[in-house]
Amino acid sequence: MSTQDRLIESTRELLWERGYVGTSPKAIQQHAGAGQGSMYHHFKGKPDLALAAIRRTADEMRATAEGVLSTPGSAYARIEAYLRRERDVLRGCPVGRLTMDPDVIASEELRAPVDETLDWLRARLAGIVEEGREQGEFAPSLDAEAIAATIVATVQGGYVLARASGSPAAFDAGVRGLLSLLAPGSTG
Amino acid sequence: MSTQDRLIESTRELLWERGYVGTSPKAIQQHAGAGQGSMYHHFKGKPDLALAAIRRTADEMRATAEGVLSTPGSAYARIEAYLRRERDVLRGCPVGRLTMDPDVIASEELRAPVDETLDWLRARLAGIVEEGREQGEFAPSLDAEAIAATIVATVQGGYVLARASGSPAAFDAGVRGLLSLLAPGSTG
DNA sequence: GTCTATATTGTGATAGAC
DNA sequence: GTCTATCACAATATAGAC
Repeated sequence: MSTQDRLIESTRELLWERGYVGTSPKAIQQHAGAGQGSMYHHFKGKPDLALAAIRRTADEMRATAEGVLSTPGSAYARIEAYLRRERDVLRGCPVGRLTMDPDVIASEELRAPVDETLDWLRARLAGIVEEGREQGEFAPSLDAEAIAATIVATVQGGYVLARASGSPAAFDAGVRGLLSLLAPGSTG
Repeated sequence: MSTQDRLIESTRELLWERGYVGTSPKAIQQHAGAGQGSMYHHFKGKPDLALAAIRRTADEMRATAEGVLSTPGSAYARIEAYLRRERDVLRGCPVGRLTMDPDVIASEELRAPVDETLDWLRARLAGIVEEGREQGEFAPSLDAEAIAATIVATVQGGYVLARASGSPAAFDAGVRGLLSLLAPGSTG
């Protein structure tokens, strides 16, 4: 792995762990085993390096989600697979956590990949929900876009509950509750 | 308002805006119009002051939620009132956002009020859901604890989606989706 | 209780040698 | 491409005068 790559990977790790504000160039360099000079040779500065790291993390998250959502099966089954997929719950979402970073939100450039990824996920889920609705799997009255937002929010909020309590249990409970409400033939 | 109080209130504002890692003692002092000496006279340091601020914010959040949840009406109506209550959506949840702060999560003392508040909220909502279930408002098969976790997660995750997109629309969509799934007599 | 002075370490970056 | 030196400023305090 090139020094440039190690810098990006180290930044991804630290952004996930400590966020943008809590991650210093020095910490990145030490984690990557690179000197100041290397970092500033390959990147204009902290925001530039962070942008490369965020883009890579966002791409990876999208690919992972697509991998689960594009499996064969009913709409409900695919949504369940997405919700129950293995996760490092206590670490939280490497993309979603950036929304709590004031400097990321203040920067159009840094916020863009975060916004685009979550927006893509919502749209992808909305399509699946809509498919399920058309197939008679869900009630005809159901609003696919709204349900998709609920699904993504339950996951993102599940991380919050899990991290607050120091246990993945609350995340799992939130997912279980949502699935019980979505279950075909369920009355709540 | 005493200097001590101004320090706490300033810390609350800054913790909400920038988180623990992003908030410096100097910024707090300037916001409060107090000198270094005052701050270190009233508080042992940044963690001590942050603890006072977090406790106050947590207490306030609990009181606000209880105010909405203790109104008369059906279980569904109270849950809807909670979900639709006026919020400064783009600012996010002043308690929930702290779960993304590495230094808060790393400290038993600082995490405790966050955990207790979200845990109280889940339990309070679970009680209301259970009431609704017993009254025949919801399906008998419904798991009150799980649904409560879903409700809190939808709110916390709604903030994430809203901040990512720079608009409250996604928060509102998530809430709408959840309410449509919970609606008495709904089939989804 | 509040103020100013001082100290140590970290942050984020530039300059220029190798 | 990588390294070390250097820099101005911020973070987080302590000390002691007032």
